[in-house]
Order: sequence, then C-alpha cells, then structure tokens
Amino acid sequence: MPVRLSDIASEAGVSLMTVSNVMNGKRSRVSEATAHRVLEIADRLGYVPNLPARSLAASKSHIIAALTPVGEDHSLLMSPHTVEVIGGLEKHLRHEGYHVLLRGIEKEADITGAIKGWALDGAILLEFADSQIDRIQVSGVPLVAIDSYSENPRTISVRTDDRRGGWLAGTCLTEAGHSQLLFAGPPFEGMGVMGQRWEGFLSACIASGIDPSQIAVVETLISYEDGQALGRRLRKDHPDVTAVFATADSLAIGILAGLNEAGVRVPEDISVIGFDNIEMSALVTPGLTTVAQDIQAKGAEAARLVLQEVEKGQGTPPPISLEVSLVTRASVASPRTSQRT
Amino acid sequence: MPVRLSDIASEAGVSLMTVSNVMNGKRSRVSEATAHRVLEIADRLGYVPNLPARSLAASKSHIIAALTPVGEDHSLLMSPHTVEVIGGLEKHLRHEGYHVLLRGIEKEADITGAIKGWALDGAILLEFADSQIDRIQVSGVPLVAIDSYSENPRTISVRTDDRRGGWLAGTCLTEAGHSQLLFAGPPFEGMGVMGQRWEGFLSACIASGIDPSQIAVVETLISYEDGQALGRRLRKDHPDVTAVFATADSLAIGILAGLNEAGVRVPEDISVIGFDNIEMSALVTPGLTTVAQDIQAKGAEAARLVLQEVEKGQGTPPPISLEVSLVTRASVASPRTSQRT
DNA sequence: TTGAAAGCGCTAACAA
DNA sequence: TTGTTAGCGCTTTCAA
Repeated sequence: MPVRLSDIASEAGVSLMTVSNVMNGKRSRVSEATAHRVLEIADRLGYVPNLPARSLAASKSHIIAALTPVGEDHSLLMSPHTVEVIGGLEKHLRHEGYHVLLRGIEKEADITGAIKGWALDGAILLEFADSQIDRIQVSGVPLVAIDSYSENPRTISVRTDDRRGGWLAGTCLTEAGHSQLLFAGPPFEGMGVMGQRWEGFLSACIASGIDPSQIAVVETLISYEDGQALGRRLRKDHPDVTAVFATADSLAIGILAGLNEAGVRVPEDISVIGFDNIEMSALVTPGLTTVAQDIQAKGAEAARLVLQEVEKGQGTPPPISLEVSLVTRASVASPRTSQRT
Repeated sequence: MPVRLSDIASEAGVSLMTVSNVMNGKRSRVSEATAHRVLEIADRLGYVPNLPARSLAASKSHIIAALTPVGEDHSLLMSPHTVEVIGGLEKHLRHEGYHVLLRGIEKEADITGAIKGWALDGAILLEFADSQIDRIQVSGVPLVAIDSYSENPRTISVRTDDRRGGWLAGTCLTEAGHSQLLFAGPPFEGMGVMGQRWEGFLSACIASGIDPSQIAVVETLISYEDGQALGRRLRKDHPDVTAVFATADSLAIGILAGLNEAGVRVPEDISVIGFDNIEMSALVTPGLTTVAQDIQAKGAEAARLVLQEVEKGQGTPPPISLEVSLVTRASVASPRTSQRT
C-alpha cells in the first residue's frame, strides 16, 4: 500500500538508486532535470520514506534518545525544568529531521540496550547524578549529559553557568549592603551544580569583604515544603541573618511563605534571592528576585552538540556552560530598611 | 560487531529460525531444552535484537508515539498534567516492551507521516482540541486521544469523568449550604471537558433546588494570573456570591490570592473549590478543596488501550472515563460562618 | 550521471 | 519440533 522508492523509479523511468539519491539530497549524483522530475512524482504519490528500512540499511536511525533515570517500577517523573529542556531539544531535532525516543532508565544496561537495539545516533541524559554519569561506559555514540559536571571523557556536558549564577546572587545581596548571609540548598559533595553555585556565591561574598565563616549554611531539600519549614524557623535559628540565597526558586518561594507565616516581612526584614526563574517566581508576593537561565536553549544546545558529533564526529567536545542573568524583582532590598524598624 | 541471531544459531548448532522463535517467546514452537540452551547462549553473548530489522521484517515497530500539537517553529510546551500522563504511559509501554516516540505536530500531515514513516503501532494524542481531533482522518493504527470528547469514530477517548467531577463540586458546595454560586472557567462550546464539568455542576445545583439562573458564570482563562485578577474584583462584581467553583486548580489558587489581596477571607467570606488537585493545592493557605483525578492512571489506561488494539484489534472501543474524587481541605465551609460576621 | 548487485538482521509462510 | 526460502525497503559498493 505505501509508496516505495521502486514505485517512484518505475513511474519516472529511472533506476531505484537514482530516486534514492534524489531523496537523500545527493544532488551531485543526479542531473538537475531528473531530480526535479523525481521529486515531483514523489510528491504526487505521497512518498514517505520507510525509516526502519533506512535504519537497517544504513545502520543509522535518525533517532536521538532522551533518557532519564527511573526507579524500578516507577513512572518517569520529570521536573518542569527537564520538561522545558526536552521541549527545546525536540524542536531542534525535529527541524533537523531527527526523532526523539523518550525512555526511562532503570539500570545502566538499559542505556546500552536502547542504543544498540535502535541503532540510536545519540542520547541525551537528563536528571542523572554526576556519580551515575561517571560510571557510564557506553561508547560509539555521542552522549550529552545535561547539568553535569562529571569528568567522564565519553560524555559531553551541557549546563548552566552555575558558578556565575552563584556569584550574581552573592553580588546582588552584598551590593544591597547585606553582610549576614544564609546559603540554603541541598547537601552536596564536590563540584556539582550546587557546589558551583556555592563557590560562586562564596567568592562574591569574599570579594566584598565578608568573612566566609560568617555565612550560615542550611542543608535542605529544594521543595516548597522544605522551604516553608525553613522560613518558619529562620528568625529563631538565625536571628542575625538579613539575606538568604536559596539555590532553587521552589525552595525560595517556600521560604517566602514560611517567613510570611512567621510574621517576618520580605524584603524589609529579610531579603531572599532564588535560582531558576520559574514561572511562579513572577507571581508570588513579593516578586522573587532570582538568577535566570534559558532552559530551552540548553535543550537546543544539547541537541546541536549531539548532531554535530553524529555528523562530524571529532571526539568529545569540551563542556558548555550557558549564560545566566539576574532578574530583579521585589524580594531583595537593602538591610537598612529593616534597621529602621 | 553486535551479536546477531545467526551468531547464536551457529553457536548453538540450530537454525536461525529456532533462535528467532525462542527470542519471540514462541515457546510452543521450540523444545524446552533448546529454548533453554539458546537463551543461555544469547545471554552469554549479550544479544540485543536489532529493532529496525525487526520492524522492517514484521512491519510492526513496537513504537507508540506521544503526539502533541505545536505551533510552527515552536517548542513542545507540555503542561504538568500532560507530563504526568506521559509518565504513566511511558512506564506501561516500557514494561510491555514498547517504546515511546515524542513528537510535536505542526500540521495533520505530520501525524500520518510519522505513522507511515516509522510503521508506528499506535499513537496517543495529547493536548489536542476536540475540533482538531474531529478532523483527523488517519486510519490503520489505533489512536487514543487524551481528554477528548470528540466523536471521531477512528479515535479512542480516554478522559476523566468530568461530569461527575462537576457534580461533586456542586454537591460539595450546596451541601455546605451555599446557594449563591459562581462558576469560573474558560469559554467553551459544546460538550468538551469544560462543558461536562458545567453540566455536572449544574445538575448538582438543580438537584438541591437552586435556580440555574442564579448561578453566576465568569469566563476566564485558567492561569494563576487570571484567577488573581478575578479574585480581586470578585466581591465588587458579585457581592452576593458565597462560593466559587473554579474549573482548574491553577485558576482557583489565583482566585485565593486575589481574594486575599482584596481582604476577603476564605472560607469565612467565600468558599472556593478547584479541579485537578495539583501539587500546589495542598500547600496554599487555606488548603484548596478540589476534585482529584489519577493522572498517571490516565496515561497507563491510554497505553493499555492502544496495546489492546495493536494486539487484538477489534475496532475502536468506547470512550473511557476515569474516576474522580473529592479532596476536602480548608477552602470550603458553610456560608453561615460568614453571616455571623 | 546512472544503474546493477548484494545485503543490512530479521520474520512470515511453508516444508520437512 | 526444526529448517528452508523469500523477502521487508532501503543504502552501500562498484561498474557502466
């Protein structure tokens, strides 16, 4: 029923190969005239290439997988951030004629299995921890890891410039005149995303003459609820603190809510700065000042890099860090406002 | 480099077909003993089937597409709801040995193109409007439309029992003693998701003796911001109203915020009930009473239905509506509380 | 610039 | 229970 290359070939009175060459844009191997005629016929007949056949013959599938870890017998649980990354990469790949296979990964063998089974041209790893990426042994196809600081040489890293983001947050707070600071984020080891944000924040503080030992650190998950709990007890636990850097907006917004419940005013009593610039950040009261990143661009960049490797393939390129910027809203003010109280 | 069926066959001293049959679980065609041996060898050699080859030979790909509409040159923009649906269906399909291809659809031809090109076994349509689904002409593969009330005979509908949800909301409010009600939701024509919720709501109101003409209706988008705007002006525009049914939690939460800004207390002055039970609904103050649905189950159900059609194929099954339930939190109370004021 | 031959790895249909 | 034959629709390689 479906139209094949051979159908077009006989209709056009040329060989199957000529049609194949036209379809693959190898214009140098076909005369302008026949190319034109073949194209016209293909269009008229409604030709759609059979991708499995193409994959089999060429051992190249035009499929890039989006892989995210998933607990055994669990559903894919993508964060809003990941969803946006996928949106960005899907668009790029679609426009380049590639396809996205979405797959939850229960164990490392799933990765190699998917790659070999589908003759995947590449894969993009989302939400994997650096330690997991370190362990990946796969080779033969380009692998891009999003938000990774892993040094796995087989893996291309695409991430946000987290260090600069931390630095922006620190600068924003110290320039407003704060010196009693609190850093709130998930526990981390080494120089992953959070480590980078901390380093950047720290260096901004030091640059403005703050003694690092003065900086309070609270380890907390980044959920709204954890932030809320932290906000409620903040004044009690840290009476001197006048400004908080929360390493995620979800956390920051929770803190805002908790502080509000505790009767602490933002920004008059305490300033809060977040990271991510999620949709909600513009909507809460007061609006959350935060470090913003272009998440879709991160997805597109990841896609661009896999394709570059697929098509040119000159060995793992260096990590890429995307720019961040400061979004100023109402949650940060000078601490003097509070001393007036 | 990769292991093929023939490698296993020669290693085991049997024919290629025997191995193929073992791999496809056709246990009736192979003796227990050889099956065992073949499996052992396949495992030892690390055999991974070549899926494109399998697809080509069987003209069946084991791929189900997740399709969502996308503006030309735009990125996939999935709502949290859709993301959860995809999580549910991906898990189901993965466990059944199928794969998910994620694809943004710019025009209807993209759907047929994808189906023919990949020999897709089926597709699940997400975020399409009923009017778009009505127009779909595709045939040959099962198509499941999520949250659709389209009567397109080629399409299997999986949705929430929206009518019952509306009814639950209406009952909740009238049983609390409210009679001055407001229905807030997006404009709708016909009996789509919103039409159903309205019908259910209306019938609950009528059942408790409320004159339909008393019910105020506000047409509004369902974003937080639109809700906020509505909340701010609610008291002024509708001074008599004591209870609001917002057809989405995002809207309801915005209304809560707007009411709060306007100094209207919830639930003392006005009760609010939502729909969806999104994560945020448990976290706001007061907690939002709402109609809940199991979204992952909806995805899994959609997956189950496509596979049922793929494997049994006995013609488009009737629409399926998943159950809803009422989640009672603090945002609904009896109106008498307010009359005491 | 065009074409013929061979085969990618697998499965369906039939034969033994 | 096992094996043989014949493709699936395409690309690669090589020859014209």
